[in-house]
Amino acid sequence: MANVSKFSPVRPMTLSCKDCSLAELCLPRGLNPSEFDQFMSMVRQRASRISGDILYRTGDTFRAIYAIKTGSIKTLVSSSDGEEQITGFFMPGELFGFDGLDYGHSCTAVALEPTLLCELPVASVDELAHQIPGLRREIFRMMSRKLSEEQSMLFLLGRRKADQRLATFLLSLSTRMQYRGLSGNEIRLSMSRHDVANYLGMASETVSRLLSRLSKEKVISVNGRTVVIENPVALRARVEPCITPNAVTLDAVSTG
Amino acid sequence: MANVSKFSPVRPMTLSCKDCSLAELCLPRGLNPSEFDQFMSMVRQRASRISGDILYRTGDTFRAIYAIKTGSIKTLVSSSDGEEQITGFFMPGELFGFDGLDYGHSCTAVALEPTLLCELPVASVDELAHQIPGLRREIFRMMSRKLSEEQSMLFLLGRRKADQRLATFLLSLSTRMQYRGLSGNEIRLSMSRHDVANYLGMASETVSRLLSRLSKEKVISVNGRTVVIENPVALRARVEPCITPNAVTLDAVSTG
DNA sequence: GGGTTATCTTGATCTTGGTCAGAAATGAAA
DNA sequence: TTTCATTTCTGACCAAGATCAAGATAACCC
Repeated sequence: MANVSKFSPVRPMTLSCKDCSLAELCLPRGLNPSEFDQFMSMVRQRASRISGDILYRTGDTFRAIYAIKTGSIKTLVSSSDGEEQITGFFMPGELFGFDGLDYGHSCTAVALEPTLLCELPVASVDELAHQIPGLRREIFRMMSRKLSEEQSMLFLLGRRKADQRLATFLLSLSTRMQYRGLSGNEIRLSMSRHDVANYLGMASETVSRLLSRLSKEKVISVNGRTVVIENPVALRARVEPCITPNAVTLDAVSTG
Repeated sequence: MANVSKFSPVRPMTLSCKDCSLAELCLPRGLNPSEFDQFMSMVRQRASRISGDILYRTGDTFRAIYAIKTGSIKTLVSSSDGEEQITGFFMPGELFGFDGLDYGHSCTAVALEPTLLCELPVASVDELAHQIPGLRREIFRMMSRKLSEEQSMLFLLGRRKADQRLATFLLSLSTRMQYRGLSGNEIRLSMSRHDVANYLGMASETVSRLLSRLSKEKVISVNGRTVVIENPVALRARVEPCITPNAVTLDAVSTG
């Protein structure tokens, strides 16, 4: 209801795929130079200046697949009585929007901070999927991976206690930073405690308490929305208290 | 560990797509006659005689997309400490196996009863996706739908109480039977209480108690694994206690 | 700056649903 | 049939975590 402001087109593009440091994580990875050029010519950019901007809503017709260049996005589904469940957080180099190909988007995508996106318009998805077999397979693989990631999330919500869920979440953010070449020890949360709690199926008070506890136990240190992982081994040990020799990496948790 | 028996190939096929009553729910819907023939020539069948047969396991390389002809399947993910989370139940006319296209299957698929499957082998998926634009779009749409369904499941696990989850589950099964042209009032559960509980993130005792309660309240009647929905309106009212004029249909819940 | 609002933390209860234990029902095997 | 095993149901108890209620911090705006 509140927010009507939307993401605006950016033209000319601030950066081509050729110079993008995230290209290796993105759709065109593995394409040959001519395919890469063809792909690149289809890509557009879109930006929001402020947090809370809405990229698309539940029910909107599918217009594009998105990749995050800078900033971050949350996706959420809501019920008719207005309750919301966050289904994913997306960081630079990550793709989302694949849920819209059937009958329009099943979730709403909202900026968590000023965010710059690259988009591959729907017509191009179909056209390029036809013309570039490597890209078609990459899209299939990416959607398949999203399904697998959501299954990990179902496991997390269905079988894990609150403290394990939070530990897994922090480790997931850390791993995803490492994919981008960052150390992953210092995590800047772009979302509120309330959002974290919602995503993990718990109350925000519980998130606060668990963060405080981990902090007291010297596993992490917390300063506002900055979390430093002080003892990664101990944090990993929280995820699977029983066994845990070389624990889980719940990669990019969730859908899009 | 226990079960080593596997699904076996069925040849000649017991029924061609042309005569299949479920064709309208399946991948080839919307293809023209020549495309339909081309599709059909690629399809194989596979069957298990008993419950517990394993179709594929986590880590197995992707070999095919599957559709259920008769019987039913559950898919589950497990952690290194052996805990399992059921991520989906699949009934006749439903498709699954899309999670394997990235780095092999992320879940294990197990027969819940004697089951006959149709399969589209991996090579055919790629080849037909290239040759038949309509089929390529249908596969994209189907995967996209699976993502949306999993998001509904995330909502259910994250935001709903146990009784709402069970009510939603029963309604989902009912809806899916209606897709197949059945009345959907009498549900024959092919899975144990334990499986239902696991899928819905609760204890099997809770499932028993909730079924007893709904039964006592004349909303359903329970006889072993047969559940009859006596009062659909009342059951739907459980899902969203607050509003509920024309409630939810959480279609084919989950992935594959 | 000072006032206002939103976010976060912490404490005190209360409830849901998990766990444990055993009985009843169902089904399979001898 | 009788026996044995598995599944399901029910009760008693308990704990994880939700909810309610203040404060404490931090962010925001004249």
